[in-house]
Amino acid sequence: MRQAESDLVRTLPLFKDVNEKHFYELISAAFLQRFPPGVTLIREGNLPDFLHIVVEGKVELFASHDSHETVLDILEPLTTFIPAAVIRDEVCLKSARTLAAAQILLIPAPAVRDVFDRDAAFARALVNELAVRYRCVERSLKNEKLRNSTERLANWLLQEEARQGNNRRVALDIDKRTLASRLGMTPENLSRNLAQLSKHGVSKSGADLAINDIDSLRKFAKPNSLIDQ
Amino acid sequence: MRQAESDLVRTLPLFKDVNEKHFYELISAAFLQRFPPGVTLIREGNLPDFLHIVVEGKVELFASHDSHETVLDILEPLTTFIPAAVIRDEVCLKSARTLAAAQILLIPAPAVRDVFDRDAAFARALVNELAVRYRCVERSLKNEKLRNSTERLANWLLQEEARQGNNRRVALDIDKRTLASRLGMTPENLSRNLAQLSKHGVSKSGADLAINDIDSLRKFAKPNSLIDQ
DNA sequence: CGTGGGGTTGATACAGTTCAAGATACGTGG
DNA sequence: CCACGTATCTTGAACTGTATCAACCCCACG
Repeated sequence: MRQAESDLVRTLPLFKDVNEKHFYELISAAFLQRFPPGVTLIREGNLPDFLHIVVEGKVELFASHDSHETVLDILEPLTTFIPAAVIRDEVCLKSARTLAAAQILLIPAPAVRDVFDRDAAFARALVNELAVRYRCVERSLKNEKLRNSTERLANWLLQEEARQGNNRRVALDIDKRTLASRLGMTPENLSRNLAQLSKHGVSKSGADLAINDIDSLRKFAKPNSLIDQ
Repeated sequence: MRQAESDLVRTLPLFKDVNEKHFYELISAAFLQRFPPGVTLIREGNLPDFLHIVVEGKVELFASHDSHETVLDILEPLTTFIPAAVIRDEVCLKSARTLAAAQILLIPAPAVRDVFDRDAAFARALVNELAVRYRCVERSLKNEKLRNSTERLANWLLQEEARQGNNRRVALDIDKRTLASRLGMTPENLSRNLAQLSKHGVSKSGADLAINDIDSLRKFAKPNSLIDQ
């Protein structure tokens, strides 16, 4: 890894307070690597070789069962993934693949466990990371169990609108089949649900969506800070 | 807390390797308390006052939204709950109530964060705990998204059968409305799904269930080590 | 012996999936 | 720059899964 890259990595929350020697130990064994879209990084059922961090691009977490596949989450920078499997050295429960071209930091799992045991600051940062990710999955489970598919879509729109700058527009930067799966519905249903939401002030304007009446959409979506965000 | 109790707590995985001074610090502020069934221990949206550990009995984790309620998990001894909220000092994302009479160890959140910062063994144990819980929620999410309600019930039966001693019987020790919600279905649907499973060798024998043809049930349920267990 | 809560059953309605066909967009090569 | 072929998305119709509402049953308990 080059100096500029290593300096960038040093600023990540996970490494900020780690002591110099331990940081070097982690980073000297690590790779910062670019991947084209569609590359499988992790396969569920395998033991994890690396702790992964999305530095750039998009990564999709997904899982398969009985010839069905579902998207569990879509990660953006700077998210850590499969921390639990790495720490416990147990098989990954989900697969990961790049959605867009991505840059991923790969830290060998043994180095992570090793430094984790000796560096309290790293341990704390990792716990924090783990806790954040844990709460994300909890929210997803609640989203699935407490809302129907149209409500999930409506709330996703509200979150995306905020994330993309509160300008009442949402660019669809992932393809619709992926989004549909992430939201727990079929692509056909996503189409129909979007059509449904025109009743609540959502319209298609070319490649992206416009929210013309955000109050109406909010009233329908019933956003909840204990599920969304 | 009495000496006998404190000795019991000392044997919990979370405290096993904590140094004596820190253990005392945690335990001297803690309560080991008995609760009757139906007592709400935690309300979602509140900041956590204590890290909880089920020492005896059953605790139900649930969440509400838009006048609907869903059971997220049912905890048995010796499970830690709301570790993520305690560590991050953020609002709880789920509520908890006793299902059966229960004994709960309550450790004040500030003490947990405090010792966590100074005791590496405790930090490691807590991370481990967090990682275990994290993986449970991941499994639940996959279960919800990749299976229909009859399959969820079938797999729950297989797991319970194993947990209750592999003797082809499953005692229903929680009421059916709670089980239904935990499995993501209505009580009516649980009834119908159970009836469905008679095709696969499941029968009711009084208060509990019998699995007469476990191979048939397995064939239908398609258990998956990356979802169940 | 009634009363009530939990459980079951039936009828119906709604949500969501599936399959098939059509529309639209997009990149490629002529 | 257009024509074509392929991807992706949309629409429609039929079907399956699940929820809802209402009636009924059953047993425990006063």
